[in-house]
Amino acid sequence: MNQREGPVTARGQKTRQALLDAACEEFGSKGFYNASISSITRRAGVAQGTFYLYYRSKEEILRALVDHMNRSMRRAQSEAVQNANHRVDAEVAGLRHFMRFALEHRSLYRVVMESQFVDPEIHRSYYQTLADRYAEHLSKAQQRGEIRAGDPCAQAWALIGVAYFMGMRFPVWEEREPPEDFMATMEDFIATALSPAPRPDAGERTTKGDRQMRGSH
Amino acid sequence: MNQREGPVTARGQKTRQALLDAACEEFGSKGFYNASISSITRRAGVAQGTFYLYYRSKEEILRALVDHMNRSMRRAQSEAVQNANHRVDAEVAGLRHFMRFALEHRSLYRVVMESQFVDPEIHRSYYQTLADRYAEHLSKAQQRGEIRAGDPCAQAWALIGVAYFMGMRFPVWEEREPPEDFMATMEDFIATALSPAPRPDAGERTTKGDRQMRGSH
Amino acid sequence: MNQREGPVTARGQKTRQALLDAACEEFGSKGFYNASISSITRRAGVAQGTFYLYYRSKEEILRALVDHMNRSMRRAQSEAVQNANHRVDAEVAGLRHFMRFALEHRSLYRVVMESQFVDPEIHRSYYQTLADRYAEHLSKAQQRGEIRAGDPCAQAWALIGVAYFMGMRFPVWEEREPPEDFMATMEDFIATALSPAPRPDAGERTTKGDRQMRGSH
Amino acid sequence: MNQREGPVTARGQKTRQALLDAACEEFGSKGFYNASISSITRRAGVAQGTFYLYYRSKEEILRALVDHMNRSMRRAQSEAVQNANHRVDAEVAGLRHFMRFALEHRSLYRVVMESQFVDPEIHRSYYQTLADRYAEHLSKAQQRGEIRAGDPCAQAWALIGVAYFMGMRFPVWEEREPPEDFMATMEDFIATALSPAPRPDAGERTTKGDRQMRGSH
DNA sequence: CATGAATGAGGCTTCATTCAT
DNA sequence: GATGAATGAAGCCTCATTCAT
Repeated sequence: MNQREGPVTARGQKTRQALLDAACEEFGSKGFYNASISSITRRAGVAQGTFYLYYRSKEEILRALVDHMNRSMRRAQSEAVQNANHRVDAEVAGLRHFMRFALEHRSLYRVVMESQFVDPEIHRSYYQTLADRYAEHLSKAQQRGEIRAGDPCAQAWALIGVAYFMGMRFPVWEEREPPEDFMATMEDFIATALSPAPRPDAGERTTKGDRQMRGSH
Repeated sequence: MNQREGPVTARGQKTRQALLDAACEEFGSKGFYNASISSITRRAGVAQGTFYLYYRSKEEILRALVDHMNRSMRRAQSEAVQNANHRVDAEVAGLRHFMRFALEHRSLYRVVMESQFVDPEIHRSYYQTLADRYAEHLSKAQQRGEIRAGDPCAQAWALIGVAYFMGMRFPVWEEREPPEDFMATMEDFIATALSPAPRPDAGERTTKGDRQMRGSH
Repeated sequence: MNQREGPVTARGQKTRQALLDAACEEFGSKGFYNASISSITRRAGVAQGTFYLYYRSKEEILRALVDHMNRSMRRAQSEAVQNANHRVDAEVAGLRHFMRFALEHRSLYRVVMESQFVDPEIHRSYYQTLADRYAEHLSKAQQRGEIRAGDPCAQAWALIGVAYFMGMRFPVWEEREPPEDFMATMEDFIATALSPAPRPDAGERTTKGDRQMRGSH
Repeated sequence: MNQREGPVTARGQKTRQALLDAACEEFGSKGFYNASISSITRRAGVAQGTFYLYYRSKEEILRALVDHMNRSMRRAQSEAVQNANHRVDAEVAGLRHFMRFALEHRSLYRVVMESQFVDPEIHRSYYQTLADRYAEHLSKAQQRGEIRAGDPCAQAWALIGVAYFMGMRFPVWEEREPPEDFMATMEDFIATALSPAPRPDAGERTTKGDRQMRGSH
């Protein structure tokens, strides 16, 4: 993403990585705006000026972090899901796996969330990319009849929303994974939400009007 | 919430409100950290020092705003839902209504989201309160058999997560309500997720194992 | 001292006095620069604006306080000393009495000390007045042969210096009177310092040279 | 004294010293509270931010100044006194020397005096240290019979009080040394106060009671 | 490749003082 | 005679960034 080249030797790579890690800790614990470059370089064990050999600005290293999260998540999620033969299972497995990932990368996850208030564009693009990938999978799954009909983007968005909040509630706030029964309901929630409607000939209710009638008996 | 008393005359009340509105605009458009008190008071048409007659600090006015959102939302949502006779309908109506609310109070909504990175405790308590209220409704609805069994807290979190993301995607990012078909899928998503499982004698699949088997045929 | 007239009714007098007392407490406890008018008026139980009906500025009320100390001290000291028939006794009694006075009016005493760093002129004039009065007494006492020859101003200054430091050490720092044996040595110190030299025919040493000789035996 | 490390190169040392000197001038002329960091850095010829590389706050540089005075005084006084063979001579020489020192370091001396109203603890500890050292010398001198019996602390305190006031009157207020006859009386004052009582067999009065009797004849 | 001293803009906050009621 | 809301100047301090070594 138009990133400064900077030193490229092995030593240089190590410094760059040290800065990235340090920034992750620093942003994650203090928040972007309360973090300071001097504290980052202190954590990384380099001089202040060194920072600018590798990153053009405080915001650029944030972008690098979001980028990093993007790649990590993609890899991690695709691994987590590779054994699922059914999209619903994949989503369920994905949610559970995400909880572990978010816990392990709490700081990084927090940074991504905060990026919305620093560089909305990058945050937006992060989630858009994520949603698009989701949507594509969902779309194909719909064609296979594995999941319920409907706008795949909306479904993707909904799934991400659920995961987002879970990630905030447990890994970030409480620094632990959700309790098992909580998790079970969550999985049931999304599994149910995605599961295909019974065939129309079954005479089942599916509309709002239907439900309202029933409610007014 | 431990708020500075400050001036109490009618004139004072007006000034206090002007500051609150101005802060909402300012935080909403620039973000908390890029907002400045001087800009807030300029918007409000008062001198800088006047700010501190009403709010002890930049953070305190943020808290006042989140508090304000809390009360507004509560009132707005209960109105929106009062005609629903069924919990599922209430949630669906609530979601749709929230989209309108979030659009109209974009700035305020953004402020609440950002509060996580300023004063995590207040943000956390905001959503905890919300989730608790949700959970209570859901719990009762479960007893009435209106919605699916499961941990009501988990369900509440899931619903909030969905709404949260929708609110970010459309009102905040695109400054419009979601398109109708998007909205429809969303409603279907949560309605399905909440709807009670068919009675067991129907021989329907409800378990993960079941699904997996089916997926591997 | 060119003091603002302000309201002069009985009620007005009470308010003026309340402000003066409040300022004394406030300055005494926080120091002049850390004291605030708003805190003074709060202590006095009046509105902020009221302050300026009685005193033109923060510095003016300080001047009023130093003035007040001046009058109080003068009265108190002359009472304390009126029974002494010998100047040395008067000074000794005066020192002891001053310790009690300083303890009782700790705040006021501190304010006078601090005034040097607010309005050097008033502080200087306070001590000059004091020293002049002292010097006059000492001068007469010298003529009566009660005390040692020498520049009475220098003697006055020395005596004040001793009292000043004692007042700082015990009443202000430790909020108590000096212990008795400490006090006794102090009294012996000034009594000795002031007592007349033996008559010259006694052949006693009185000069530095003399002492040095003795030192170099 | 828990001082910020700050830059440590030769250049850094120079900057640190420049700031210290500038602060001394600034505090000395305007007083601590009317002094401003920006004025100090202007005097020192550096940018405002540079100040905080060396001193954590306005108060810390004050502490550094008092500390500096402490060391300077100690060195200067011990030099001034090293030729005295008799404690009384040492005190007399010390007083005279202090007048020169106070004149030359007027600003620094004023700063030390004002420190009482900024950070009472440091001021107190400054004078306590001074008094303790004095007291020790006096105590030994008493054992050698060079000076009068009595609580050495009280004597020390008295001597410091005298010097303190002299230092204020002439070097600080009038920016000159005391006139010679003034000085002479002063020296006589302390020399007399410290000189041992004549041996009892001489029949001289030494008690208060004695004096009182004599006064009432 | 790295250092670290220096910069200076900019923000929050306090508070003496004024003034309309 | 008193009120108290409003003012706005001024100061401390932080920190991203630059630059000479």
